[in-house]
Amino acid sequence: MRYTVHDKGLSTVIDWRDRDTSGRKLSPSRRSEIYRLRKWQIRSRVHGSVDRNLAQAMSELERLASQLSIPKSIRELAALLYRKSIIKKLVRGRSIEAMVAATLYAACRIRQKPRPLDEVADASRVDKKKLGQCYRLLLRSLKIKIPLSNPIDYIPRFASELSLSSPVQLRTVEILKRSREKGLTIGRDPLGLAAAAIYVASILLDERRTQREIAEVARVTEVTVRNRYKEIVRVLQIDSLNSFG
DNA sequence: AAGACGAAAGTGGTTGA
DNA sequence: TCAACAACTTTCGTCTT
Repeated sequence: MRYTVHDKGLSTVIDWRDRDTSGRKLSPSRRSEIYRLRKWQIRSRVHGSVDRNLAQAMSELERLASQLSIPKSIRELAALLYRKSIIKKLVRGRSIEAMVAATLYAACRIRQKPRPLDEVADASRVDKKKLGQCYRLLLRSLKIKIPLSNPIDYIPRFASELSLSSPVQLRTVEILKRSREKGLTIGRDPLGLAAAAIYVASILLDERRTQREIAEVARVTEVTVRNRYKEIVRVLQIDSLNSFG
């Protein structure tokens, strides 16, 4: 029986020819035994590769999630999504890390505890673009529909990172609700809205933070903060922030 | 000096022919 | 499949606190 290195030395397979090492034909009984062996070996190779992939993926998931302080229940959801994506062969040609990051990002959004895409990308070794692509692929092929994230879901984390009091948080949430009623949120990046609302609330309650500080934790630019907050004070008629009454 | 402002050009994703 | 489009980013010169 001849063993041949088949896939970068990671495993060996039984040769497909019905001959032994010296090139002689095999006896029928020997031949059927070879068939059984071959079938078993192929199956174990497939399963083994899935197992190895999963093992690597789960350890990466654990690392990523703990770095981002993501609770266990969300990790488990991410793990479930990853297993589904393996079954659907979504990891083919893509990096395990990218798919892991995508499933974790998706799991956070499903549980209404979204993290900025940039934050997840930074914590993994995946660039934002690839992560976004994997995420969209995940939604498409798993047929799951995840609504646009709600800006309010970002507020507790952002406020905490900026050391803002809970009255500021409450005012921020109120601003966001009123903005939605006025249709201000349509087509807008939830992160930009969250940042702008925090900016306005922080000024109103005299706990001012700079646009720069807020933009940084929300992972948007100061320009976006400016554009959103200008719209908010105009539509909600928050005159104390306006130059003219 | 630092923060805020806004114009202009560039990027990546979505949409509709 | 591709071109137009909207939202956001980058960059930068200027004004305000």
